[in-house]
Amino acid sequence: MSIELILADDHPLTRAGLLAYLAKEQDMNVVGEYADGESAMAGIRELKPHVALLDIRMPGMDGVTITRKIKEEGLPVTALILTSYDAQQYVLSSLRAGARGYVLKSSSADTLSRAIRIVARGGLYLDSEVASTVEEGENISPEPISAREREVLLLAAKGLSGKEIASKLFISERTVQTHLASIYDKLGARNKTESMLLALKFGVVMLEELLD
Amino acid sequence: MSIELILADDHPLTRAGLLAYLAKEQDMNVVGEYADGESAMAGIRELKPHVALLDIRMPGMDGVTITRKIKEEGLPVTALILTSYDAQQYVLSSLRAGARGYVLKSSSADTLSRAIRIVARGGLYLDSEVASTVEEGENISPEPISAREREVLLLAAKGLSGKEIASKLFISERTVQTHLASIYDKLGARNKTESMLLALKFGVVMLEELLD
DNA sequence: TAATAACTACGCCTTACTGCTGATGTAGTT
DNA sequence: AACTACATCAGCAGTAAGGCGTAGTTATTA
Repeated sequence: MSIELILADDHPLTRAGLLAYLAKEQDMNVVGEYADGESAMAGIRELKPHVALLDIRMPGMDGVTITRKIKEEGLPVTALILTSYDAQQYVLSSLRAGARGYVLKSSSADTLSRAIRIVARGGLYLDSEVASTVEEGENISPEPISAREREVLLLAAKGLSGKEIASKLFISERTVQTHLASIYDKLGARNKTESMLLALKFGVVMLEELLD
Repeated sequence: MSIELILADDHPLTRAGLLAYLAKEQDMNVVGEYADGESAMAGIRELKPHVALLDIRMPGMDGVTITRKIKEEGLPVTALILTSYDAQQYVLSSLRAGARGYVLKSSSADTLSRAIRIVARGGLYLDSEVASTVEEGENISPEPISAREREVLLLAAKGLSGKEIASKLFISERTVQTHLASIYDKLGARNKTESMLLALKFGVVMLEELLD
């Protein structure tokens, strides 16, 4: 018996790649292809495929929401998330919504086929890179930066001098330097520039915040 | 005459999609396929394809660095950036590095083919979604940074002191300061931290280069 | 060949920054 | 009440950074 699939991804390029992947598999059959969330949901309701390959970011409705709706409506469709994001929050929310698998787009054709077969027969598939990324993510996070320190860090990262930061925050230059010392200690930096770099690396600040 | 292409993208899925796209085109021929920056660079040196389709994010070496190296080595290869990021700093740094085109992965097969043909005959192709970004950024683009200055800037942006930079580049500390002074002048910065920020903003350096 | 630009280097002077140590008040927690 | 974290301020010593001026060497280019 052939596994019926639908694809939902807003990138035509990705869909073409998936079709090229799956064309080689004898036991799989792509019965629908969608570029946005709404039409994918409609296709799922109508065609009731065995497995739905869903991207997380899509116009209209994201893959996690589709997964949740599948569960709510009691449809006999298994959701398999296929995305390029390996961030922890996506993985967790996908699984909580009822997805049976999480595969990265960096996977090989074999990995994808195996994942599809596993979830099609009721199993659970998680990309190995996802688990390790989550574990690593815990280790690299620095000591928490206090709110005041973060204010100082933001201004320092914009290139302001200690004196300028002090006058902006209405505190003495000494205090600014004390805050900076704490920041260096927490991030493992040795000066303003390195603390800015490490703050970007650790996600303490975002580049967009600095580029106003 | 057929256009010779190489693909560099660490996602097998994307490469499969590109191959499926380009298989339909009679005047294009994919002569090489690479999953990381180093092998892509080696392939470019050896095969000298007409056009190199480069992803920005890759293990080893990113697409912008490859583009820069192509220019530095004077290779007769046209770089076409193909990526999912439409952020200003990526677009600007790509073009500044010498790329002749910037196409988003959300583009259709036709768009990609057109872009390839345009850059292959010496033209410049910018995805319509990123074109506005470039125009806005064009006004604020700084004077070009020399290669040596860029070396100094990279090390400074990582938080190294003038003395450390000097010993790394085998020049005197005074020379480092002279280079930094030129960099500040060109970018409109007042110190290392601000020059790092502006360099990121203007696409002179990429955050990925700093986060080894 | 002349001009231009890049890279290199030095001195002097001033300001900015960083490390180290210590201290006070406030707020929240145990 | 004692403890902890945070924010604030300070002195002192040493290091780093930046402004200004000048200038020789190489490489490219007009």
